Amino acid sequence: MEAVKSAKDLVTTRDDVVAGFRWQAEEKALRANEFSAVADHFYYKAGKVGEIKGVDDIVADDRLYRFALGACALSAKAAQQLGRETCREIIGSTINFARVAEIEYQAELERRYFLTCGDALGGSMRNAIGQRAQNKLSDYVCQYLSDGQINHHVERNGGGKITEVRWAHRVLVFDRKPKFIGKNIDFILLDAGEYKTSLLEVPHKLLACGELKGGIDPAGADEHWKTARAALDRVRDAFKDRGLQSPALFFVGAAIEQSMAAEIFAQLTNGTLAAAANLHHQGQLAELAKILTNL
Amino acid sequence: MEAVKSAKDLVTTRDDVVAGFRWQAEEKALRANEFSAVADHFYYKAGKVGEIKGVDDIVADDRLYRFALGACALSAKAAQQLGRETCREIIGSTINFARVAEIEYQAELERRYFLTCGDALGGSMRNAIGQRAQNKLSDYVCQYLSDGQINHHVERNGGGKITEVRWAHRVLVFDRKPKFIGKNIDFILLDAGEYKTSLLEVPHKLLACGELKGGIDPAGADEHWKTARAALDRVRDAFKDRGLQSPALFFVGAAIEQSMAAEIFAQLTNGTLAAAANLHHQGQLAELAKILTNL
DNA sequence: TAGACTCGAGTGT
DNA sequence: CACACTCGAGTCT
Repeated sequence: MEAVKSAKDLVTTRDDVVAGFRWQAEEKALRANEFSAVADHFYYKAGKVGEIKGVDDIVADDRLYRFALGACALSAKAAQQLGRETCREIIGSTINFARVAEIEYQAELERRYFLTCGDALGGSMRNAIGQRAQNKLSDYVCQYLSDGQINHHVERNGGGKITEVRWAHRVLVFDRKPKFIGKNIDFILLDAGEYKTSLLEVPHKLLACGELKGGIDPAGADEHWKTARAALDRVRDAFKDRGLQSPALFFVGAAIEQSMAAEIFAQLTNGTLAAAANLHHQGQLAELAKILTNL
Repeated sequence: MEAVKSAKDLVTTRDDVVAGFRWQAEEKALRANEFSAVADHFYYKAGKVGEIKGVDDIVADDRLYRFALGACALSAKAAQQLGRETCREIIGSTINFARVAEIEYQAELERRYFLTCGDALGGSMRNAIGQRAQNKLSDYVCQYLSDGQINHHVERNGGGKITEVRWAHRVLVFDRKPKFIGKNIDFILLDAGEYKTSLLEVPHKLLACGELKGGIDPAGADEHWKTARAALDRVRDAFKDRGLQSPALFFVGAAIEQSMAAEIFAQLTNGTLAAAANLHHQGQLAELAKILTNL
């Protein structure tokens, strides 16, 4: 690749790491208010004498219920596993209803509620980070198509996330799992006019498979690369098992450290990977888009 | 194995899942107060007019600094990556010092601080969950040795965590990484009177290698089993590459789902795994301890 | 609907 | 210090 002349070209710069963590902090700050309404509602109710006398009053009010779950350190995941009855019981034995009118106790419950929300916010952010990376990549592809005056259509799911980009006789789909591979692939380029689930099971329709890792944390970089590499190996094996040639394989990462950069570069050189790019490197992304659209 | 007559015997019961999430909630609640001192200190300082006029006043006071980082949605990990200077700058541009004396603004900052702490608490909990599983397993081995009146010694690190159990001419060590395998192994049984780092590089001294997954979340079960399986495969390959026979391989998991149970059982049946146990199943643990100590 | 994804929160070497 | 561990917080298929 022109934009990757050596392993070093792939390595994420300190500035990009800093920018990534900065964005995360900003985005978290923006989302921080989402949880306040529930807490405020609790204060409102707790301030009116007799409104919260026992578990029943909490279970009957969705916002109070969510507040109480958080105050009891129960995540949505935990609450789902425990079931409504067990949650009710835990709330009953954890919240001291005799003290609900006390300002100090209210503050304590509030703090516990926000602690739980913080973990939830962290979880949402991890998804958002992955999503943002996917958007960045799909936007690049669309941009590339627009620049080349190639007509294309974008499909989005309910949440506005791009699930599919269509052009000419090509469909790029995200997060699909061909059964014959048995692994979820971050993006797949299909040789087809439109997407159908069944296409995923026709090996020769898969022109390319790619893994995208959007995390910026250097501590996770190597681990995520290993996972990606294993996933791509799995693709290659699935094709080999059927006596077919492997499709073009891609890797895009936001956090690329020195040691993994060497491995990626080696795979680029020996043709195992058709293209690789650092998500923060425009030139590399552009070249990847070019290779992808020329398949 | 006597205690594992079918795949179903390995599957984690709903009760164990519930108990696991309950424990997590209780443990989180116990740790919830750790963060209050810093917040209280902020209130104390913010309450005294003129004590917090700008960034300098915050950076100079460690507790205020930690509070401010949290209020700016910066985790310890992020703060480390950004560096002190950038953090200082972010604090300066995020905190509105003109409003620090306002009760409402103080409450808003407090909420943000606790959100960040919640994510931190979640991270600590994940480590604690893994630690607890390791304790449970090592306690079990010690118990088994005691029951058999086998003299043994336990070594602990600074934090009280068991790092090593010694008996007869055997040493069981936790979380070590033999360079010739290149992977961290959760527990390794060595044929030796005492532990030395160099022993890890002598393949025939490794009598057994085991992976332990302590998480209770069903959603993570399969993923963690895959990681464990890959790690054990890596061990087998490292021995095979040297023309040596693989040591006995073990798997212990707290969350075992139907589909992975079938895979584990198949590996038990064909001898790939020497033993496997559900961490919550005493009989299976006992048998695993027996197999381990009889090697 | 169960299962497998997103990724970084802390911790240890 | 760089890296590789712990695992579950949401989310999508």
